[in-house]
Amino acid sequence: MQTSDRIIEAATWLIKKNGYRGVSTKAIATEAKVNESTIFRQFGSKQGILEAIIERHSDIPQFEKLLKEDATDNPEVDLLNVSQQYRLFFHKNADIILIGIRDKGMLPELDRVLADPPVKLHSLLVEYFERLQKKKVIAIQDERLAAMSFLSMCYGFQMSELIHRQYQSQLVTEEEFYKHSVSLFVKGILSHS
Amino acid sequence: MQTSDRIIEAATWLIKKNGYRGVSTKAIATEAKVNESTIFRQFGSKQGILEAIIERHSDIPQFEKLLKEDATDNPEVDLLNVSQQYRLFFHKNADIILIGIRDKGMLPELDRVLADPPVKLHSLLVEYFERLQKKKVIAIQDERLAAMSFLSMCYGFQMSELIHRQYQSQLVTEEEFYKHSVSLFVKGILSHS
DNA sequence: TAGATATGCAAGCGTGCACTTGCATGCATT
DNA sequence: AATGCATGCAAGTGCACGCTTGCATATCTA
Repeated sequence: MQTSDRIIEAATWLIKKNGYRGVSTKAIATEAKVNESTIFRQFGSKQGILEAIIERHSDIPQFEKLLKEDATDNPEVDLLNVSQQYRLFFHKNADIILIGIRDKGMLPELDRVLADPPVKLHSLLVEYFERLQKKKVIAIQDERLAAMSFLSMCYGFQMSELIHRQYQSQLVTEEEFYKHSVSLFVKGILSHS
Repeated sequence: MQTSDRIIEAATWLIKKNGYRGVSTKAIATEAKVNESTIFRQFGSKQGILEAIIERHSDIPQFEKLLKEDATDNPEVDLLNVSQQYRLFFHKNADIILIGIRDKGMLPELDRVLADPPVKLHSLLVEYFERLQKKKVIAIQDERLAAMSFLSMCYGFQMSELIHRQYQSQLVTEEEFYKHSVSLFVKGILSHS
């Protein structure tokens, strides 16, 4: 069905731009080149569109594999892989992340979907760092803090790209940022105080 | 005048929670224990309250001093100072930062106020790192990228505290995070390739 | 004490919004 | 050709919202 696709696409674009409450069903209909009543026949309510948007985008990243089975235990390699995956996650879900931030509290489920990946990744990183310390690959240190530093770095870069894209973004490209940041971070966790 | 204070306080709290469009003037009046008409007599319009909120909170941080006159050129010391200042900036402006993110595009002025500090701080850090490289305090490297890494780390930590406070926050305290992150970062920029 | 100022109260105005409904039309399957 | 289904169209409903107004009351100042 092509109609509901157009509606979802139009709604996503408009809500991302103006926020859920800043967009009327009439505006969505016009943007989708569809009659307003069609929206309600398809989705039941305005909230129904939002739910459809989220459902369509639900795509949780799998960091487990990268940090367990596939791990090389060379932190520079593994962390670069993680950062790439994280970056991909932000790109794929840019729309609902922005919507989730703007219209926080609108859909509790959405809040969770956005809050969980960082928490999950943090605990995986902690395990990973613990293992590398036991294997004496990296220096002894507080894994919780190291994981948080790395995570904040990635999260911060992606968020500032998402939120302030029109102002910044040209300062540094994603590739060079991660290449440099990972290697800098690895130097930090290698060296003994 | 105590009345307008109560109105601003109530509006800030409600808008932060539900977004500008998610709050009615009636709700603000009730929360402030004030008659709705009083709001319009004081601020003219709903938008007027928002402007008053921003005006009251305008407080731009001064990083120049920390990285120029007051700089010790010991990166661990200077960067810790910067991070403290950045952290303070987020605490003082938590309300309007959250509002600015939720209701982006509502007030162009607000967008600027929030986007400028990171950009400014980035260019100051670039200058700072250039100087330390010339003085051979730190290793030769791309200052743009180093500055971006540091900035993203701070920005990411503060943003995730602001946005996901109810889910995370207890993982790591601010003090230990910055102490650890700065020292880790400094190790990274000290060591040669 | 007299007047100005700030606020409360109640009623209301116009508008935009989410959502509904009844009917007509096109399109595809059988 | 007949049937069902998705959609368009137009009109409308009820409600919440931003905002106004006229009047009464309280508080403060000259």
